[in-house]
Amino acid sequence: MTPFPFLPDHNDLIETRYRKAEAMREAGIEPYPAKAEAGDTAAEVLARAEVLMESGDVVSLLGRVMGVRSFGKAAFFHLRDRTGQVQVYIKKNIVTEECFRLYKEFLDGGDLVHVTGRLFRTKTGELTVEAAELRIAAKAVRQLPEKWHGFRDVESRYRQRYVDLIANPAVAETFRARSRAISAMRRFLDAGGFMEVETPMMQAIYGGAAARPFVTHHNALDMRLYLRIAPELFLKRLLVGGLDRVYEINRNFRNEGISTQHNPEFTMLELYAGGWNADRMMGFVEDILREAAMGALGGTRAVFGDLEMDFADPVPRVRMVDAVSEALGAEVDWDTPLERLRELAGELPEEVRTPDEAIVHVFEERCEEKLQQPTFVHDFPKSLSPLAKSVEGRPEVADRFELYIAGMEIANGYSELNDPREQYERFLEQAERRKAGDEEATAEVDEDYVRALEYGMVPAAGLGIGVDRLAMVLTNSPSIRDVILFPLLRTAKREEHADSPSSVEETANGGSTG
RNA sequence: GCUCGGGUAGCUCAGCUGGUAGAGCAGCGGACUUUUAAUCCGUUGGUCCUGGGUUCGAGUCCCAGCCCGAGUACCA
Repeated sequence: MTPFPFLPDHNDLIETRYRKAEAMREAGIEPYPAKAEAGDTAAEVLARAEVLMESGDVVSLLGRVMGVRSFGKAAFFHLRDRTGQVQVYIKKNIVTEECFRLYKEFLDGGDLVHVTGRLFRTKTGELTVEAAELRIAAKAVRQLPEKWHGFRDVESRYRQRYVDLIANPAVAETFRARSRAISAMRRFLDAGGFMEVETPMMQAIYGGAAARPFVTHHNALDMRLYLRIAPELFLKRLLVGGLDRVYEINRNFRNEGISTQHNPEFTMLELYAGGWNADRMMGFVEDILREAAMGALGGTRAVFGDLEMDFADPVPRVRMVDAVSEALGAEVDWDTPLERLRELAGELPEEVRTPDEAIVHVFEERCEEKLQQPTFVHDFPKSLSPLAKSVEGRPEVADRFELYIAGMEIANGYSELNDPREQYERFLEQAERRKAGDEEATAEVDEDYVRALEYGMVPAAGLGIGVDRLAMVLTNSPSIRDVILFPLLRTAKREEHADSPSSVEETANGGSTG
């Protein structure tokens, strides 16, 4: 029996280090001291190295001990903080006896320490802090993965992202780049007069996209709620209210399969601009993506696998029917009869019942993956775009576009439908489709949204950018899980003492619809 | 959901036609005051994902299940 509670994966390596922490306490050293001193950063120290060596000023660093190389009466290690790392040299005849004892008896790789000392250059030329003082900042009782082969097991990397971030510096850089891309887009939007807003993620009626939702329940109100599949209908209510330059960067939730391009919760930048149309919005997409690339990469060129692209280049625009015509080797349009399309395509799945569906199907099957370089596809079937306005003079064509990069849909935008009567009809059609068994059609008509349109909504264009997929492209990450810090995984296997009370089960079951 | 691949020490991985479970690194003990995968000597460490089965004997073969990945399906 051990005197402390231990986790199920406790082992003797951890035991040894817990004992060490106890021994430190017995020696009068608190392994988890209350005081923390953020002094210099590694990056600053390296940047100011020449000045610091000249002046002999003492630097002060807080960070994690990496790669200890120890000798009898001296040692080197690297001290890593959020900005980088600096080598530290500790030598018996320089530091106090207590400090040397701390190193010799208690210090392990992975510990967080505070080091102060002067900067010098070793004979191999590396800038190094000669420790005058070494103090423990926080003891680590689990050892880090091996330095040479790293931490590769994908499942462990996702489940224990904290270890992944320490062990694989490229991973941390990916998330920094993602963050910089988002910051750059925010700056660009703010500078362009857009206002950031937050709209409900828990919605009584979900809409704005075609997807199955997650369902939850509010106890006090005894109310069924859906996690939003899109913020669109709320953002456009704001347009009615006169806030007609708005954006939101936040999570959407779609109860669908998981793949290298799909995570059940994902981040979307959605924005609306009064007085714009889809054409204007395409130009804006080019601008904001260039800003995102600049932020993430410091330049406009990006590499994704074998693909090289330059976000400074104008993005070509292709009509969907033209892309499909090329794929089929014959001119087709929205008014091409279904029979003719079936003939040209060879085979079409049973659920394809209209020319619109046939063209979209062929596009998805044969065209999407060929769109490697950034490309706008525009003019979508109106029937599959219930929130979009028609192209002038062509009521069957939606003034809508999607941006493809590396075969992935990265952005989607359109001129917003603001005719309340038409919108109501479209909603009713959706409800009919739902009744007919289309699980992705919106179940309930959002009457209040139609009411809002009845007050008059400024002509506007809207845009959604899949932030995770954009981050994939900018960071050359082949899976969406590489750009989401904590991607959804099945819960790790529970221990044998685990039992599930019925109340917990009820809650869990509320989220699944089959 | 389906197909394929994977799960062995803290980490990275070997383990053939079934025959007492291995390496490197880490850890632990020792030597070592400019190393950077430090070096040298010694050494501990295993629910081989789980549960059944076949067999004298299973990490290995069979069945069922769990988890991860890739592909596919789904995904205005």
